[in-house]
Amino acid sequence: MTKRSRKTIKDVAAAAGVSIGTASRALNRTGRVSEATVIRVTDAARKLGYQPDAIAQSLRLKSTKVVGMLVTDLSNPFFASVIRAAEKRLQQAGYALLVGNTDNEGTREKFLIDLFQRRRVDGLIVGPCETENPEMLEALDSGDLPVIGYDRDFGEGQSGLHVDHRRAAYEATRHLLNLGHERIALLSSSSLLSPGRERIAGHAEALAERGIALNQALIRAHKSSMEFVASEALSLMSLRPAPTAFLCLGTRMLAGTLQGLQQNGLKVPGDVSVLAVGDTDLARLYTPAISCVTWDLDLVGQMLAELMLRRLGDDQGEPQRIMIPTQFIDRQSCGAPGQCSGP
Amino acid sequence: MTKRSRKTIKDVAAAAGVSIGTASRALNRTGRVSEATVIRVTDAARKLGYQPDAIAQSLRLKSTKVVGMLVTDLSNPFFASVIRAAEKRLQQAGYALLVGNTDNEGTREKFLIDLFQRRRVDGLIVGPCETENPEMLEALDSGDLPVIGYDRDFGEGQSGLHVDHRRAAYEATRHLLNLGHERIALLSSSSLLSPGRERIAGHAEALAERGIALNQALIRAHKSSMEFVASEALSLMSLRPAPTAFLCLGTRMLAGTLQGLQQNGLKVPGDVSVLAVGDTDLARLYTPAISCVTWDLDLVGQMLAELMLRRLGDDQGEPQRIMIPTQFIDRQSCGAPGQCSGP
DNA sequence: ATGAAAGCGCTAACAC
DNA sequence: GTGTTAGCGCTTTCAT
Repeated sequence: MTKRSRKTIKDVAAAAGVSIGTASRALNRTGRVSEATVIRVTDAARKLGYQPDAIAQSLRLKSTKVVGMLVTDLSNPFFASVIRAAEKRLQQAGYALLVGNTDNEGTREKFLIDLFQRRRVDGLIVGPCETENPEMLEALDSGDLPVIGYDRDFGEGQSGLHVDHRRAAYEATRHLLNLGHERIALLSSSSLLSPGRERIAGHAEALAERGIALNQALIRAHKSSMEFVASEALSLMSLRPAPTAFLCLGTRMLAGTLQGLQQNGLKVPGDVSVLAVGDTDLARLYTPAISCVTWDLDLVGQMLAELMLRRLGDDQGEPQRIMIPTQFIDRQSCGAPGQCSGP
Repeated sequence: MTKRSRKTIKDVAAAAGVSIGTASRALNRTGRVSEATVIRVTDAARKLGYQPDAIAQSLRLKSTKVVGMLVTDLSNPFFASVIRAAEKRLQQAGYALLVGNTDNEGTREKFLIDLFQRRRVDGLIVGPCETENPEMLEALDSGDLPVIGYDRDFGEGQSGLHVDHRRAAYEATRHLLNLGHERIALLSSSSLLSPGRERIAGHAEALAERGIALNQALIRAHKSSMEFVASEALSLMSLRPAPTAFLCLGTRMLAGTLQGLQQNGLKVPGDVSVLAVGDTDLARLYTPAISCVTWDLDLVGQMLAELMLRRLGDDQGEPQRIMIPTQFIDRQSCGAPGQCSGP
């Protein structure tokens, strides 16, 4: 197979015996071209294996048909599924999705936004990041590209999609309260982020309805590894009186908690009830299966894409905000508070 | 904030009082420019918030600094981690990673390869896909872009990285044999793919060493949902004599198997031993913890990127192939075969 | 050391 | 209907 160089529209035009202008119009079916030449040109294109150069098109049309997306960690299944769904929807509309990991670092976030802007993405979907960078916001409105916030707010001018984390935590807490729990330990990702903040608010709200004050000693909100969460869980269990239930706000939190509990021979739900926000294989298949509040990750990705496409459309739709509802799934990890706890 | 349009190198040149050629040379520190003008130009650039247009650069330089990657499903944690690591390494070298999901469909794979070629990616990392598409291979060598196969072979001309699935399955099987198991059920993703094929080969090899023939009745190799795997597992357990151990080649397989077993009240490892290829949270935290063969996903991503960068470098390195080793992790899910099995 | 100009591949405005 | 041409923003000869 001869290593033929890539064919350009010029080659196609030559092969079809027309000018490049006509070739372009024929290929794109724009402007007036005779049906005969359309056929001749498309034929030639096919025969040559011509593929239009998206880069040249982008330069000319001032649109790359690429949207960027920033998440803390693409390998977090919660983001991965959302990305997947968003990519799918965007692709249907002819857009590609370029993903970047911020690693929860403001500097990386700023770096990526600059990078994506240099690459002239048509829009940006931006997820939460623990360490906000003021320069980032600046970088963002220096370009006039559409931004969709995902569990994050960029002001009135931009669209946003939010999972109803407040309600998720509220319902989870109510469930535990109804079972009779009053000392509920809370493990959350950083309270600085929107999701963390909202969750704690929802938790507090449910507590308040029963006249129970938020006990700071029972709350641990850090960005944290699984191992760290495990030791946090144990430290919480060594309080006296010990908590009778764990509310794990995030999938990492659940894994860590279970590990810690297991390590100390504590039984779920016998010794302590466990409730998670966010569903995973682990929650589903653990023994006992873990009750949780969950939401539709595919829907999130899809709507994120939808929101973006709406902003990208000719109609120049107004910025919108969407709230994604959550569902409670009752499984076997919660019971009434036991009388004795501790090893 | 006035919606100033994006600054071009022309603006910078004007502001610095030089020609655009000089501005370009100053910015890129290429060719001869006086130190004074370099300063003047970079100053102007900074003041204007100038960001070079990567699209225009790509068109001119014939390199997009983007590499594409094709996987069946980015939300599969096995791919997600690899992607993450690859992206990180590539970014260090100034490349972006554009990911596409093939959904295990040959037509989608072909579509994406075309798409990526149109976008003029500098290279392509291509993972396994169940339904190969002959057109795809054609599309691939019509362009002369570097391809790195990931658990997949593209012939002598291209680099490749392979996880040692054969050895993984071999070791897992040996472990079970040493425990005394002779009837080992095998659940694998499609045997058409390289990983599936290799795994079954490794399994057979270990069996052969003990003079045990491969029993086709004990092998189930389909692309399959978790629910389907669960029923497969149960159907295997209803064989007489029933298998005494399950070898789950793939993370989906493990989840499905555990679900099926659980559903029928079968205990691990009391009633049946379980061994997985591929480590997950589920394997780690399940009770009992699941023994498995695993490998370093970060390393895979890193080496994939490395292989690509080597091909992309000026030195035009020769195509290389790399084998990633696997490790056996013994946990609590395997025991000697029990005497009685079945409900 | 710097400016002028060509050209990457494409589309769109303008002639005919 | 079709050909010609300008120009997207940049880098890189080639003069000077």
